[in-house]
Amino acid sequence: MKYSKATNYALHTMMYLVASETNKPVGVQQLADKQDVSPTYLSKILTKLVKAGLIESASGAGGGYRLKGRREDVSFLEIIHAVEGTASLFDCCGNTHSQCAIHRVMLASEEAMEQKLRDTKMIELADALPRK
Amino acid sequence: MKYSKATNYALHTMMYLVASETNKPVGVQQLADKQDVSPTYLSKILTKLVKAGLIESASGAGGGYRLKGRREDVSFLEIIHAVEGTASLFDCCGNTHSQCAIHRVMLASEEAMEQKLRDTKMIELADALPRK
DNA sequence: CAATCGCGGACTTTATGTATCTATAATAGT
DNA sequence: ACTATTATAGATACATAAAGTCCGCGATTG
Repeated sequence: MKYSKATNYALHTMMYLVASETNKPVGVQQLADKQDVSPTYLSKILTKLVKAGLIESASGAGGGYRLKGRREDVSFLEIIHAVEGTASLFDCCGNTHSQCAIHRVMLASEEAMEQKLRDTKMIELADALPRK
Repeated sequence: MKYSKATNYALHTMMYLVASETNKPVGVQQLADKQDVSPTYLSKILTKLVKAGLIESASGAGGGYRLKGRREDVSFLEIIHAVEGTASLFDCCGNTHSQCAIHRVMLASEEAMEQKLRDTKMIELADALPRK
């Protein structure tokens, strides 16, 4: 069980956008350069963030990606859910309204992790960085 | 990102062993029947639990698997680690002693989940079941 | 119109999970 | 000692998903 690399790329990109002073669109080429990843692949990932409403895109010359919502509100969990999906990590005994005790424990532990990720905002880390 | 089915099988098998009254070895055939999984595949998974020291095996007629340590001590985390491995879920910027702030957050959230899984013992759920 | 840039689909490659089969080794009962 | 039983390990097959590329379309700017 591993997070995909896409999640890593998404988190770092969002960190960059949150930490960025201006709200001008940033091209995917520039974002990709910083992470040693191909622009076309990164754009696929960023499209997910667009659909999740975290960022918005502008086509055409001078276009790119920029934050959509408030800088202060972006949490780790939102980003991860946008990329990895929101399904539970644990599939059990054909679970719907599972009465399985094991399943309940697994869900609870997962929720503990999500709570931490929901509580941690990108901006908390961005503030520790030099603003650009 | 998903837990493997193997983890599910391992958890259910351990639950069965912890909830079981006697400490007689149980054959993999019997354990597999209860979970609708092939015996040979399940045995592969159980071998991991053996190597992790959670259960012990007895070859030959009348053999099988039984708990090794104390029934009260078996935690969810031990089982999961035995099957999934203990590596971190999140790989970042070539992390060793990572100074990456994102990485630290991801580790902390993971730790929150593991803490829950470490604190929850199999026997807590087994006690709620009818002993066999 | 032309250059730029994101979007979407199709595709390839690689890795991992899931599972089966078979041979081997260990043990118990006769 | 022989046989039935049972776990272990290796090879193999298959399915699925991650990771990444390629290309054409549409939108925007100048």
